[in-house]
Amino acid sequence: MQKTADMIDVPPARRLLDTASRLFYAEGIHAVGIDRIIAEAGVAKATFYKHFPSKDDLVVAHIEEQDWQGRAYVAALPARQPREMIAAILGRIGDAATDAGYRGCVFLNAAAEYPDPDSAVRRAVDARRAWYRDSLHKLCAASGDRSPAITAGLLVALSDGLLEGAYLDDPARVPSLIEEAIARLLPDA
Amino acid sequence: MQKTADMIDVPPARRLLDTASRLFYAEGIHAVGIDRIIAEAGVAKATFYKHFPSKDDLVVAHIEEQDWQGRAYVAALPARQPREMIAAILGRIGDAATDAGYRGCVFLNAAAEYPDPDSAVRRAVDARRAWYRDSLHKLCAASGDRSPAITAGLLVALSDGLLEGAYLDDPARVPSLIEEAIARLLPDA
DNA sequence: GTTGAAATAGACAGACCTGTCTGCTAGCGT
DNA sequence: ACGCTAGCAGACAGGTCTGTCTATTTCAAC
Repeated sequence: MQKTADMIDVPPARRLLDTASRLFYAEGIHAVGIDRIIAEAGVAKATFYKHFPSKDDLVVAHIEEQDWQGRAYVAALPARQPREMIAAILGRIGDAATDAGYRGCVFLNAAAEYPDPDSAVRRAVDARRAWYRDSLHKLCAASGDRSPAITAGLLVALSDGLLEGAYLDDPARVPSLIEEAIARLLPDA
Repeated sequence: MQKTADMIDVPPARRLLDTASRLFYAEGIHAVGIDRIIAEAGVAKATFYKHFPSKDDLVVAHIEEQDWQGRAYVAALPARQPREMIAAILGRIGDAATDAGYRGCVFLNAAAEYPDPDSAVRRAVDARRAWYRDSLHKLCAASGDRSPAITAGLLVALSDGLLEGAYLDDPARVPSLIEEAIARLLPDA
């Protein structure tokens, strides 16, 4: 692929990561080869292997960037009551679900392709999940929930399930399910 | 691989499907090649392509068999109150989660590797999900739930999420989460 | 200008992929 | 005894995969 106008002055590592994220997400990680990524990014193979020692390093960078974006979203939320914070975090699922090109959770999809729990990819996914669970746990505890670990566990499961449902079933149903889930799962509505 | 004693008189198609199911589930579908499957099943390549016109046909057969086993489990449940039936169906998730070698939901993992919603694999996954949702919907309606579609949607999401959580987080937590989910999601406990 | 770093194109190796094909063997019904 | 079917073994074609390598070009700093 020729470099297009919007690629000008964008460094190769950035172009590679953007292209890889798009292709990995849309088509699956194993299904997308290095040749394809460098062609669409307009980067030479040697340049790729200079910035990323192996394909797995690129995959990990992709996962970590997605993780970072999610954390940034939560960090940027205005301070509100814990319950509203939880609603805002889960509400992002509804937003993602109704996006065009939505193809499920980046982390769940990646984990499905990496069976080895000790692999770098799975470690990156684990880190994300630990952060997400912990964030919800803290909010549940702050809201006065007497069993914040269990409630957080249910919210994590709900999040995962709704992300999958938005991919495989009807995305339009997701926002109302989120609303209803919060009403039923969080105590003393 | 040599045929082992337990393979004697097991027809090739059966050995192929058993071997493929085991490998696909444990290592991922794209990650396992035909050569490996026929070697471990002790079947010649020509015999494989006689029984399954392509690898995708084998994948679909694998998905459909897993689907069939789940349906058989539900069909064999003794008739009880709807609420108990729901508990039994979700309870199977807890059983699976604590199995050695558990690696997540067969259908979710497969869907992650097949982006094209019109592919035969995705259609097989869709059929499974439609059956599962419908089964829960009927039970919710029979239990007197005033919004059975929403409750069923939440139960499907919970199921998916707990299956993923059992794979990626702590399987030991799953059974108690199932119990708690039923208590909070089903009305008039 | 010159030097050096960074990026380019693209060949190459070695492995693996799906799917086809040829030839051989073993067993079974008639 | 004969033919037929099913299965076995393995070569082969054509493609793709990751990762390495050579050789060239661009460009900025000095």
